[in-house]
Amino acid sequence: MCVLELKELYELKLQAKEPFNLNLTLSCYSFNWWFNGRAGVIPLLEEPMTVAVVSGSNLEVEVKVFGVEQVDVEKQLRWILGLDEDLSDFYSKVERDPLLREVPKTLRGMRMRALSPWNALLVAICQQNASFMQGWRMLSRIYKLLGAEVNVEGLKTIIPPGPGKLLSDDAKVKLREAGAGYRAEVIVEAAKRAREGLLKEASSLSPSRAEDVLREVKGIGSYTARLTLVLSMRMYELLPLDRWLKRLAEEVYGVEDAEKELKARWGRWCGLATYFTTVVLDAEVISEALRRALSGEVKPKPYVGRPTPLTMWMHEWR
DNA sequence: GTAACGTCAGTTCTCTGCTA
DNA sequence: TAGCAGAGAACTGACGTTAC
Repeated sequence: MCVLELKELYELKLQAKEPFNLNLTLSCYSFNWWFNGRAGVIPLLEEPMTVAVVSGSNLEVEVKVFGVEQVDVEKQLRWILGLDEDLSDFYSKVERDPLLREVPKTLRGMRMRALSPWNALLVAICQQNASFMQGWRMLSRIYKLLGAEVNVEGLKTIIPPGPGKLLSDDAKVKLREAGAGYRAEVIVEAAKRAREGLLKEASSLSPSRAEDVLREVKGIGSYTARLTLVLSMRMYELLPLDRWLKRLAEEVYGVEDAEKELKARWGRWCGLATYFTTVVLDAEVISEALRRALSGEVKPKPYVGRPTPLTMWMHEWR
């Protein structure tokens, strides 16, 4: 893989709506080529390649833009980092929740870092039929095999492959090599549809219609569609309910209908609440997640060799 | 070291039961 | 009888554990 050098274009500073925690926002679900403990790399555009390096304090976010100038960098970054998001209603909804009560305390100010729609779809497909570890290992291999390696300020990073790259002749072979298995077909089909404007179309629709549009792709069901829309478009009212969350909700809340219960509890914050549930329980396998949730251990743990959503960046992905 | 097996989890397909 | 919705089985691939 050849390494691209990107030229610095300009700097800017951004203010966030308080409370805001930059470190937590950048570290969550970040590989070590996106966050190094001090600064985060945020891909803004695949073609022409444009990247932002983000650092600073919780009061002021310092940004350096690299690559090719484009309009609306500030608007895009504010969206990606959720700088204007007001989570006060979410915090009051979950402050007594047995699963999420730690979020307004331990994770106060942390926002969900939004992904590009295509990258979110790629993430969601890799999470199908896979444990947390399996899904993220698969994704890291796909990035390494098909992404673009880039140097910014001496920081080596990987820009995720766009749909075009997934339609190249050798893409399916590399996806199989990355351990994607049957998902390779789904990813290629999704890339085709993305090139035809599927994701742009979804972004202009209501959440339920957007979900229907994504589900037209063979291999994409409600979980994958909803997760994509939550991660990229902040359609938080959607609930990406997988077996893990279903089982957890049934046991912790003592109910038979997890979806009904979660919608009643979390309301318009279902998608964000799902994201934070994986964070507070360190995306443990269901048996351990259940044990922890039922014994009240709902605070994320430090890194002890096994990567978690908050410590993925400390892990060496192979 | 390797094969066999169980587990995990989302999608797809098939079957069953209900309604008009 | 046809159409629909929901439930459940089958399928998929990776990974961990166990037995040999």
